[in-house]
Amino acid sequence: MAATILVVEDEPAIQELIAYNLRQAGHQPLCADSAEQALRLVSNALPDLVLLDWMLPGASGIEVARRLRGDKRTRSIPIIMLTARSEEQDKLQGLETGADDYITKPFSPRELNARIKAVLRRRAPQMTDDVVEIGGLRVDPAGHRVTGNGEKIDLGPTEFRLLHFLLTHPERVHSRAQLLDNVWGDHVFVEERTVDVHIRRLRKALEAGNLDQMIQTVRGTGYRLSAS
Amino acid sequence: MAATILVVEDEPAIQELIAYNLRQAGHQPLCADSAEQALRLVSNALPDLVLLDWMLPGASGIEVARRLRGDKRTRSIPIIMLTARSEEQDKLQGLETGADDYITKPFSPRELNARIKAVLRRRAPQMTDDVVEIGGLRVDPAGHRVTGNGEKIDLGPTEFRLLHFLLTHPERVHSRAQLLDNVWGDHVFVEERTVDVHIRRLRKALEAGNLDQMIQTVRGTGYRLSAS
DNA sequence: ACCAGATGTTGCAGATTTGTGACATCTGAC
DNA sequence: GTCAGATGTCACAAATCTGCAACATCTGGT
Repeated sequence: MAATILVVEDEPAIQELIAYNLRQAGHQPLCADSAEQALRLVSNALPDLVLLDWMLPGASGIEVARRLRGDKRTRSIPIIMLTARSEEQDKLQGLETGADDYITKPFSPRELNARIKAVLRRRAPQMTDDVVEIGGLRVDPAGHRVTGNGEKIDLGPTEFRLLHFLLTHPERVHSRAQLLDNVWGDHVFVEERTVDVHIRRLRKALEAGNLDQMIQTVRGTGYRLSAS
Repeated sequence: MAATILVVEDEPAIQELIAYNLRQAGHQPLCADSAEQALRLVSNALPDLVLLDWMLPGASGIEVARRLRGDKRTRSIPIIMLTARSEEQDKLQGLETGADDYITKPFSPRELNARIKAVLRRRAPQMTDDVVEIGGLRVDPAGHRVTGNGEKIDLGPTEFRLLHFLLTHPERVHSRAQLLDNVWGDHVFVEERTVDVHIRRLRKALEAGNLDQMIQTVRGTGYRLSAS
């Protein structure tokens, strides 16, 4: 669960306090004390999560969030905003702008860690570049490679994303709508039956290693990837 | 845990915010911005839960709750009311009127989800995706799997829902009408005797592990699932 | 033992869901 | 512009689910 976490906070004391706690928890903090610096750091290397103070000088916390959400490259980075207790209003606006959660100052390290963990768990699974392997089926997102029992498997882009999603969420049924949301993306207008076709193509590609039976149909519900 | 959730809220921004979060959590939001629209939607199709703003124009939030509680068809739908921090009074009145819980604006997605889950678990256990196990019979809603003493059991969609409902409401008798309401859904016109047939199919599937005796007939009343 | 009502069991036709191949369109590389 | 690969959609076949009715069996009361 070691994550790179960008801390955007103008108050040096609080920034250092947070960084210390993150290091304690095994994370890798990156610190910025302004919106500009934050965006520069992000353009260099994508963090896994952003802790964003809402009350930066110039009220630019909101702007940072908006920019992160506006760019396709950074859209899916989870954001937790830090707010003072009095800024009740901002919470709504913040959540609206796309923050995943908020946390009210002052907060305990325990609380901070719990929220980080939860947000990462909710958002992360198929976002990481970790190699995933289940029952001889192996996907390497970084290298965009798939092998079945060591044999190379060729997949088209969509089949690749589909398999990757299924592998990172195994042993549970996904409806066609859920698959469309997670593999094709939100707000995409595509027939549900199209999922069937790509499942078919995926199974066909997996036939080589007799792994096609890992993709199971659950009649009336959807599809499931299972080790057995 | 995919539930249909009716959101009754006149403020468009908040309504959209809530809907977004519900979708994120895998639910299916239905939105209404007035008491009238809410009641109309409910008469169409029963939601699994209602998020109800207490301060609708005309203070009709209370009225909506009263109507929902007054109609037999909607009486058991869980209601969570949304209140502003200052409206302390209303909380009491709301809980009195039959709300299952309240949540104070502004609230975090985390908090909202936690409450929804808690209320659903209390009022409609079969809506959650928790694994249920009684006397060696085990149902995993997320994976859509059933095992009896470790052995895999195959069920059709209806038998699956039926067993899931019985497992989440064990040790009590359900009339055929209740089973039709809860497993088939209301607004469905089906002979009561059809329940018998599906009970039969369920028992047959459970015979493998000698678990069919867990489904018991209560003559003149209905059926019951018991640890035997 | 007999009866009436309740429940168990079965086969089936119609409805629904899914698998599959074919085809039209789109996209980016050259 | 052309081409190859990728993608979405459709139509038809195959698989399966469902509700029902008909008949069999059971239960409790008399």
